[in-house]
Amino acid sequence: METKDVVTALAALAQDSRLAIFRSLVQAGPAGLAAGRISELTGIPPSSLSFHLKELSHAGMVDSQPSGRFVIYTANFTTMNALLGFLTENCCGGNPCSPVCTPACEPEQSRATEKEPT
Amino acid sequence: METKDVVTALAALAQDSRLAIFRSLVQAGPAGLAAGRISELTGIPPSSLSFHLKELSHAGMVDSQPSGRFVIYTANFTTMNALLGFLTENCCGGNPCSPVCTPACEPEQSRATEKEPT
DNA sequence: TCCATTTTTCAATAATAGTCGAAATATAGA
DNA sequence: TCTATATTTCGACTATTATTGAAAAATGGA
Repeated sequence: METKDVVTALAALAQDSRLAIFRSLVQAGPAGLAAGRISELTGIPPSSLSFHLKELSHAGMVDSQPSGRFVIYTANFTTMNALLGFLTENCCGGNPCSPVCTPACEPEQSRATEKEPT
Repeated sequence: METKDVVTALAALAQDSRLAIFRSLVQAGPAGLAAGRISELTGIPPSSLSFHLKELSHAGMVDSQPSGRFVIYTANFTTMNALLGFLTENCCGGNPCSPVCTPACEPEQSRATEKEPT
């Protein structure tokens, strides 16, 4: 995943309405939700919702599929996993993330003396 | 981690300059980098850099520590992990989602899988 | 104190993002 | 075809974010 796409994906989720939309879709699972149902669940008016769904879609975070008069939206787990993979590598700096993922991150004063990992 | 904080953290990273800054700091490890060094590495002019560092700091993604005439910035791995935890739960919808951390992040023994009190 | 160095704040501007009612589009069924 | 339903687009507006030179603030050392 290129950083350009990462920024786009992050920006897609970095907004109250869109994060709520995405969470609804994740919770709904592979069956997804119709746009109107998302509007009901989140309280976002249809026109605003459409705007945000387009953002999410453009970022690859959701897919859509017409179904009769409805449009079913689903969370794109592949993109989400790619995003998490990128962030994890960034978080871990390419090293095994033991110093990161253990609760040993709190000492603030005495870690400037540690040497940089390879 | 509350969704408000998640949105703030995501927004902090959802920008070219800030993602570059954060990656530099992750790569630098716990020793961190002086502001001027970040400016050199990223090519971001000092005033812009200061703006973005403040954003990152406000989001809890970086910490700073004066050191003489320098200000040393470090990535806040705790926040980053909390963010990844939230996103992983969102991505997985409460189900196991092993493919996220497989490549480089294999824990050697026991990783503290901290749960938030929500 | 005075100076060089480092970083932040200020200020003005440019660019992008968010909101939502109303109109337009598309579809299914009668 | 006509109508009700579902969704998107349009348009006008507001709000937020990003950029950066110049000035200011803070520090260590001569």
